Amino acid sequence: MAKPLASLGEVEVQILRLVWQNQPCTERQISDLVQQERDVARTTVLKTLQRLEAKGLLARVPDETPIRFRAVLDENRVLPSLIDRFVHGVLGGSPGPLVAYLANSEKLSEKDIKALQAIAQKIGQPAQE
Amino acid sequence: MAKPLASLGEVEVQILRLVWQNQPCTERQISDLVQQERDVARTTVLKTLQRLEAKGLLARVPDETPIRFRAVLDENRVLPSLIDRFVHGVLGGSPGPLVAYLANSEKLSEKDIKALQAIAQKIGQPAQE
DNA sequence: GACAGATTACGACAGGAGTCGTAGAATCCC
DNA sequence: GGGATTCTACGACTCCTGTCGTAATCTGTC
Repeated sequence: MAKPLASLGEVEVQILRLVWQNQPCTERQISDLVQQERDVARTTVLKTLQRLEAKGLLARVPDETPIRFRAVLDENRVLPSLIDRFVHGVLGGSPGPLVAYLANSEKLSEKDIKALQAIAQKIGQPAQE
Repeated sequence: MAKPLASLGEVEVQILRLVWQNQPCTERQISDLVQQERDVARTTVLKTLQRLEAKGLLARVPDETPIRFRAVLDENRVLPSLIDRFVHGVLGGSPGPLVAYLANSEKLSEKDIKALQAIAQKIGQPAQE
């Protein structure tokens, strides 16, 4: 039972991403990184870290003096859920707009394009028209 | 540049979608539709309609007795912005996870697949235009 | 004109998320 | 040991969104 996964705010997701990329990490590390992108007090970061912990998304590494956090769930588990929620809540369940979005996206990496082609290929198989 | 586009809550987006599909429409119509999906009081719907109006996303058709609302912005304008915001806020700017998501999506319509293939095709070939 | 019913506006409250200030606790360094 | 630093926990606010209740308005019908 993949627990519902509490809803996440923007800062929460940002911090969660940072933890994924740097875990296990201290509040200080995260604060420094966050502050490169937005101007917030360290207590805000800590608070967010705590909320994330309360939501079961982060955990503390035991017995470390400056507390270090690590993610409980892999991003490959969380992101899809978040996307799914977005697709259902905002797009009404249809991924169509996403496809259109990607079509106009200029930020597709080589890898993304490859993946897209693979999808098209794969799904195109049973195709008929 | 299009104005920032106020942030939207889940119910707000849902109602906005309903308006897009039925505009111009009355609060009653929307309420009936919304209530097919979630149990809310009509005043809640009206309030949401008003907030959407305050955000500049809906407008009233002039001089109609039961007020009728219509969308100020086309969904083809709003959805991409919302997706973009999501990609930046949640995915950190990379559409990669979206691609992965689509790869596992079972809900792709024929049209979506076609579009996907077109994208893959188009991008697959560097020079054009 | 008066009443019933529908429509709309107002105001209120709750919970979540972002944001901090402050202060107590733990550490470090003479 | 004691002061300087750093780390943490609390508690407090504000804003946004969801959710209504209630009251004021408007409409159509006897």
